[in-house]
Amino acid sequence: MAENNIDLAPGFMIRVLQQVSVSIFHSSLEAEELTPIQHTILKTVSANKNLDQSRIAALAFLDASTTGDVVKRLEKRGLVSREVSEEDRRSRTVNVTPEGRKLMRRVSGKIEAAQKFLLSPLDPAERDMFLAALEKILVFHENIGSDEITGPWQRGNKKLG
Amino acid sequence: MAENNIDLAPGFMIRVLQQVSVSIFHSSLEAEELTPIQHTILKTVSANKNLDQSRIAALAFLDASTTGDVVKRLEKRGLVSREVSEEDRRSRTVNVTPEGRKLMRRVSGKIEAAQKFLLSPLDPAERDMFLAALEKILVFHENIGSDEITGPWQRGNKKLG
DNA sequence: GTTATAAACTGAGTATACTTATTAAAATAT
DNA sequence: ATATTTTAATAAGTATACTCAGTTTATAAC
Repeated sequence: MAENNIDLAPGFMIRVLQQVSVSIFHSSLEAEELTPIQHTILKTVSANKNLDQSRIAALAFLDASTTGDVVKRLEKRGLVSREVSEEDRRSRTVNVTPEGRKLMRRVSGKIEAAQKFLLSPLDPAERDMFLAALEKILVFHENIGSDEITGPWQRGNKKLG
Repeated sequence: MAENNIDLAPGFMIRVLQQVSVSIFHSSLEAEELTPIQHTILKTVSANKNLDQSRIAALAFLDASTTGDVVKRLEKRGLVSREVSEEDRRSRTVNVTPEGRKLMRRVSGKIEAAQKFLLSPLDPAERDMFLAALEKILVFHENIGSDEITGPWQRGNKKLG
């Protein structure tokens, strides 16, 4: 404690936890080139046919801009396809490619292992409480699990209660 | 649930929690222009005299590159000063300016309120368990509170156990 | 049927948060 | 005393994750 100024403020710890989580994600994937966000979007697109980008953004809890960038990268790598929608020419319909599915199959086990390792310092009871608390916070602040998806979340749309 | 694909995977929830945390931070500050990372560094520099950047990086749990960028921005705004160190001319000594202290005084209450609001969905017992679990995870993965500070954490330095 | 509004996306800009490579200075080894 | 290694900082590059402004297309109002 003499050596650092960690005040253990929630916001600080949450930021570091995210960094740790991403770090473990990357090492667990070893040679595979895939970021957590790319994985989330690939998974979302794999689970649902013909999503447009705004829909992906809502499901992945990202803004439209970030979503557009990430989908573009996935498209460039041949992991997803993108076409202008017939019914609504403003929107682009996104789908996984066979390559995308193959990649998802290769990484799914490794990602599960990463999640386990991340939470390994907690015993099963602690782990369940931790995840329940996490979910509770998100449900309160973001209506996760409800039909109301607003996004984005970076700045200015959270009012103090 | 029909509306979204939230699988409630830990990594996913942690990322969204971080987004919510940052969002609440920004709205709680209202007109004040300060990011969470800038606040962390400003706070670190306020609490310790004559830190060099690598030291700040260790204390704030950031890599040298990010720390350099953020300190540069703070310097540009006149919130910190930076000079080449006398004892070690490789390193730069950083200190808060009076403006920096003034800003810290203005925002400290608002930031406390933000932390409270973030965790408001939890009752006191839940809140304590949540923070204890959070700390436990970080201590295990990062030696927070110990003298061994390694950083950075983004990629590749976490081995699966 | 035209007009106003809203929605999907894009582009530019800012700020993390890392990576590798490079430079310079200090510490260590022999 | 010199050669090696380590350390502090920077530079360039990538990938989030937002902001706001703008374009195109669809929907709603009238």
